[in-house]
Amino acid sequence: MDVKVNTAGCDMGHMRIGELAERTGTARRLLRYYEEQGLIAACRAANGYREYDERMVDRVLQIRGLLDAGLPTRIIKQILPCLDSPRVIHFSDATPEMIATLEVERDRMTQRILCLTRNRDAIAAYLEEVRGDG
Amino acid sequence: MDVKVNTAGCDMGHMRIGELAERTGTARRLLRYYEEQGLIAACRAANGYREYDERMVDRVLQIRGLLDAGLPTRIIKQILPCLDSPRVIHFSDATPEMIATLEVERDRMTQRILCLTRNRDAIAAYLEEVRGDG
DNA sequence: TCGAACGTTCACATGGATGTGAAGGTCAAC
DNA sequence: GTTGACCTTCACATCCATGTGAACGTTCGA
Repeated sequence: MDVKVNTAGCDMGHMRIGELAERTGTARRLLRYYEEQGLIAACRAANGYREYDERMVDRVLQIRGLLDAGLPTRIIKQILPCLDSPRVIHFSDATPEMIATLEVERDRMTQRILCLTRNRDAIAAYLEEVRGDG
Repeated sequence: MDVKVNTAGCDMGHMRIGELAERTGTARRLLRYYEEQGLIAACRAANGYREYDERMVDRVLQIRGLLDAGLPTRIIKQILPCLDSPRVIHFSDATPEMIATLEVERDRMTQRILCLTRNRDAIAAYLEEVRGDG
């Protein structure tokens, strides 16, 4: 039985950090930083180079989205496992503290969405007015 | 004709920084910081104390919301004038660069809203699953 | 009139996400 | 076998929102 995939994303693709950086629009430096923070993992080739598989692209994009949404890495680290697909695997992670964290974060995100929406709509309305009779 | 309100929020209320801090849940230090960054203004009493009127409470809350939504102060500073009510006063500010900035920012906010919504929904879905058969 | 609670400015510290550069190893191509 | 593009680690720099504290003036009530 041959190994195909593991959480580090080894053994399948042979994407190195440069390609991942390019495909995600993320500086190499940051990919290493995310790894250091435990958000992503990479296994190493014989020469020490990091190797990633395809799935990492989406994962990095998701991380960037969450960072951009204002979540700190330590929170992202906590919630990422729950967002993985297939999701079924990860039920074991669902400790009560974890669930509490998720609920808090979900509500914070909802608040943020409301605030952002409100303000964006205000900006949009302003722009329409200006375009109208500016 | 007596002066009632100006952009600095003078002459009406006699709220000082401590009360504003308490009512907005914002550290005094930060209120001074926002002033330093040009997000809010205050006029001074004879003794040098900052004075604010009621409107500042909402304004500060709005600023905090935007900060929390991930906008940096320098952007907030640009978009705040457009969000003031009554809005009509501010048409003079509508330079082309300003409009461009606003359009960019509006679109960025829309992106953020989408990303946030997607991730929040994923979290919510996970929570539902866990609550269901965890 | 004294002290507590508030205000002021100045200035340095911190933490998180990044930028940047040095010093060096690996590898493919010419 | 040397060049150039890639990788490695290490480490210091930057930006921004905050924390914190010193040193000092003001207000107010006991």
